[in-house]
Amino acid sequence: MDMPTSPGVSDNCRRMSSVLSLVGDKWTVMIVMVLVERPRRFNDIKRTIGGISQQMLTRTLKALDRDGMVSRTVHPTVPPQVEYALTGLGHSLAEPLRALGAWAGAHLEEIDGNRLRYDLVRRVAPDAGR
Amino acid sequence: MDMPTSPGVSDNCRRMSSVLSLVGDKWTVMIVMVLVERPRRFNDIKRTIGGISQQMLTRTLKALDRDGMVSRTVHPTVPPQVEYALTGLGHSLAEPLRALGAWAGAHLEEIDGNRLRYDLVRRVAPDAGR
DNA sequence: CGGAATCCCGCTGGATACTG
DNA sequence: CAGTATCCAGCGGGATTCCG
Repeated sequence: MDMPTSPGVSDNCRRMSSVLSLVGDKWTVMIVMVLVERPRRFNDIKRTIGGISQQMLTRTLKALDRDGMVSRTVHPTVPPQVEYALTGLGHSLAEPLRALGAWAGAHLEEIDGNRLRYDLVRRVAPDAGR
Repeated sequence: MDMPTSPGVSDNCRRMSSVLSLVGDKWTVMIVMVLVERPRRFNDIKRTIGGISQQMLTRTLKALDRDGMVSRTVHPTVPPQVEYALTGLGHSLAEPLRALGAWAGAHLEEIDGNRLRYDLVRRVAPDAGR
């Protein structure tokens, strides 16, 4: 039986697990969002993100380079300068990422309220006798 | 046309970190993608995802319930039946998530190729005589 | 069947120090 | 400035067991 509109739940699962190994990493997403504007140098990225250790920055950038998401350009100057830029692939990822960010901005407050309410209800107990 | 002042770099970062605490969890995304089709019961979800421990399923579902992303309906039958369904909020998240999944489907092979190429270059590079 | 509690291992990822 | 190497704490998350 052909499923035109619902092409397989478990199929989507596999696909999602793949993409999650990418975007599941918070630093990956951060870096992509930072570089989507313009290319930046190592410490520039580090400062902009603020809160990332240089080890994680190195690791993540290397992974992104490996995936072909960012390009790494070394300028053989006296103090070595390395510039990172999003590739076309990287930019293409930035789009759905931005959609996710937009969703977050639109619903984070609502979620926060939900959590508060949920916690209140559970704290004060279901209150059987009222 | 984007915002002229582009104030959103570090601003986006904060937003992203928020959303990442949600979707950064692979199981959260999985469950949402599974429930986007139709409501399901506990073990139904577990079987469909396949590979999730019941502990993580319980945890994640509770978190999603707390966030107001899924509704939890207990049917007081003899063997207790609990049905989980996406709320409107949950469905709204599913959309950007699906966009991400679509991106993955479109680019995963490309990424895989990039990785292979990258690894080849790095492997053989240092010293081929060994 | 749905869920809670316990145990425990492995990886993530931060801090630090060293190199080119 | 850019990058590597080491150490190590935290917790994510799996397996198992028990309860309603």
